[in-house]
Amino acid sequence: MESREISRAVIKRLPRYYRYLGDLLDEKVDRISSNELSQKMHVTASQIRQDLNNFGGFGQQGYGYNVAFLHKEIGKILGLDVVHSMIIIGAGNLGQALANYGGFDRKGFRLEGIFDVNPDLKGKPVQDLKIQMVNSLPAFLKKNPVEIAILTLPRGSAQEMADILVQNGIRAIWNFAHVDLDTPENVIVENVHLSESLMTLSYNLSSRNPD
Amino acid sequence: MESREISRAVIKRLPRYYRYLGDLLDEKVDRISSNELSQKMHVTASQIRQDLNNFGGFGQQGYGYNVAFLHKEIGKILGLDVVHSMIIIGAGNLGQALANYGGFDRKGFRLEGIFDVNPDLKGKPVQDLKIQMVNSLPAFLKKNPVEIAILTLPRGSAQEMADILVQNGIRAIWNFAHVDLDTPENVIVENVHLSESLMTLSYNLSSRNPD
DNA sequence: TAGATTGTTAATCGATTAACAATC
DNA sequence: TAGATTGTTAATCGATTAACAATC
Repeated sequence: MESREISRAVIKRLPRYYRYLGDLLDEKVDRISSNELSQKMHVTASQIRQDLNNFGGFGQQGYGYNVAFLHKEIGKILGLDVVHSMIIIGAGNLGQALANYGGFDRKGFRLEGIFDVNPDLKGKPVQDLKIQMVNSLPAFLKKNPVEIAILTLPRGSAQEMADILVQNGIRAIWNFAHVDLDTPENVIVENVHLSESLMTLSYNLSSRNPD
Repeated sequence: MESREISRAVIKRLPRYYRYLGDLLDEKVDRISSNELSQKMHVTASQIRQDLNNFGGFGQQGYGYNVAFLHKEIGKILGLDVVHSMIIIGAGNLGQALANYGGFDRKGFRLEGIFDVNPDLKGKPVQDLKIQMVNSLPAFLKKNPVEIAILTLPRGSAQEMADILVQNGIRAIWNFAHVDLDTPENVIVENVHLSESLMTLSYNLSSRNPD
């Protein structure tokens, strides 16, 4: 779709712009300049303008940016204007917590199934779904093509499951398992390594010790 | 403690080194060169050597790095050699899921309490703890000094709670709420913005469309 | 029009990679 | 010793910031 390659650093900042613009929208703010926004977000105005101009000129000289318009445009860039189908693989604590979190649904991410290997969980209701067994996954995906798989599994079984998912047409994996998955180039993997995040916090706690 | 300032990019990579070294340790590998490790991790050997040398010379010319030693040293740098006390604020789906996750404990993060505002949850057992009311938090923290607070709250109440936590001596916040917290400079905030991670995935799904 | 603010080019800064002397 | 590989300096690359002409 895009011809130019946008740097990962820019992309990682887009959701934050989107959030601030959504807040401004709630506050009924019509327009904002890169300078005002930069003060709110604690980034440079220059960076905001550079970032946005990767995707086109959304502003107007002498005026700034129309909040509603910019919010909608960034939403489109992030693919939030279309519905994305998801399944959860691993109905443990985290898997069930994510399933029960309603927020994703509001942003256009629709949960279509939740799977586990544990037969004790078979049929257990989670939200408006029932936990299914992973051996029924291929048949399920044939009937219901799904874009995103959320992997909330122990690390030992994550790679094997990723292979199965890719074979069955999954195009993106939101990976919560503590491993780096090996997948074909056209499959998107977004990692959430919670323990690594906590270690980073721990580092700062130890090193920035003010004593 | 540290005099030189280490770049955030380097710090974010340390937990991943730590993980790979832990795996090598499990595989009974004694020594590894930066070149071998670089191939495993898909980074440059140069980056590994540069990163490690921010903290001192852990290797030996002609030999490489001793896996057990390097693993232990990085653990120390990350502050994993000491026990960190934590509380969870917000005993919703995510809060309870994190409480039930045993992995943090094994890495030296000890959960000492879990709190919520919802009176229906009062006394509910989670792991070996019982959910307490947030109004008892100041008294609790006076008796039990805690380093880290895990914020798993709706965004609306997160800032207010952060203020209370800081007032009562919390030194670090692991923030799962979808807001940027405003805290004093000496308080460490590590954000886990799950919805932003999912939006990044969504972006890649839309833009890298191979069709 | 004059003032404001963008879009964009140029300058700076920092992070990554390459190269190699030091040394085990 | 010769070979291997680090620690570290220098070169390159990319990202951020500054500056300003374009323009609403």
